[in-house]
Amino acid sequence: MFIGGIGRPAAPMPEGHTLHRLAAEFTERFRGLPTRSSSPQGRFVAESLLIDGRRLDDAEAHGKHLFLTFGERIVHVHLGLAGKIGFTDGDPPPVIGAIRWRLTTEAPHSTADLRGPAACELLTPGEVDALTARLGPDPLRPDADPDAGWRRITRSRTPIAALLMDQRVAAGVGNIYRAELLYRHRIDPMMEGRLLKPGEWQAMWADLQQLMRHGVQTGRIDTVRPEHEPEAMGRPPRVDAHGGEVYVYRRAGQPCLVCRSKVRIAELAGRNLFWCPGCQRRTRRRGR
DNA sequence: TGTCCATGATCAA
DNA sequence: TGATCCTGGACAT
Repeated sequence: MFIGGIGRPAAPMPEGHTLHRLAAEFTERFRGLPTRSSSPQGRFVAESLLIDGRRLDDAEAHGKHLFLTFGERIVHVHLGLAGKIGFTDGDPPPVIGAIRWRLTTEAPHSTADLRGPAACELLTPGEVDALTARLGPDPLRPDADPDAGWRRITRSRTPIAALLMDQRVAAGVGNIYRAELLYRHRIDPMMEGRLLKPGEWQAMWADLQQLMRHGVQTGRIDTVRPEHEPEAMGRPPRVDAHGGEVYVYRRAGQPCLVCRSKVRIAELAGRNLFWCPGCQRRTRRRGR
């Protein structure tokens, strides 16, 4: 256990804010510089060779997808559940473990090592357009149109908790943000999407933007309001690898910070869902 | 040393 | 809905 920020940084949390942070770091380290590209693991070799020696023109994120542009060739990365990207200054570190793709600048060296991604592939600009067209609005992007998400929510009988995990509704939202967002807005996760009011979605969207921007700045998902922070409540800070201060995510069985009800957990569409039955009462699905 | 689980998503049925 | 993929950390044995 690392305490007080000593030791390795917390593991990346691949919700949307993580990818935006990574895009910024690629930009800072590599943009405009000639790079060397390799695939030590051997699963991206041919594609990697086409990149080798080129300059990085642009790095950007859309939802949980990362796009690195080298002229007309674009590397698309999706970290999935297990993917990680580690950056190193100085000499490239020895290759240990399964590195799918390594990108390095000339001296002074800067290296990015990608492991365990769900996707690492070379796309054309047209293919990138097709991919992003399938994504909903990303709260971290200035071009995002929350109405596109709303149109899917308002006509759906699917539980709002499941809709929030749908990348066509809000690209970049993952299991932590969805649980915390529903908590902050006191919404029963099983409420049908069509029962959400327009004003509620507006408020949730604005909140998501704020929470995720904080995530980009800090690399953490912190969702508790000032009055519920550890210092304000006189409680110990959260010290697990996930790092952030949250209301319900992975707090099953513990008392709600606000009403003391036991935080609940259930499986929904194959993912763990956390919520407070005391605070989140708006509005249970009819017939239950 | 082995098993399970995770901040994700796709595919087949 | 269930199986599957990826890696690594936590935990059990």
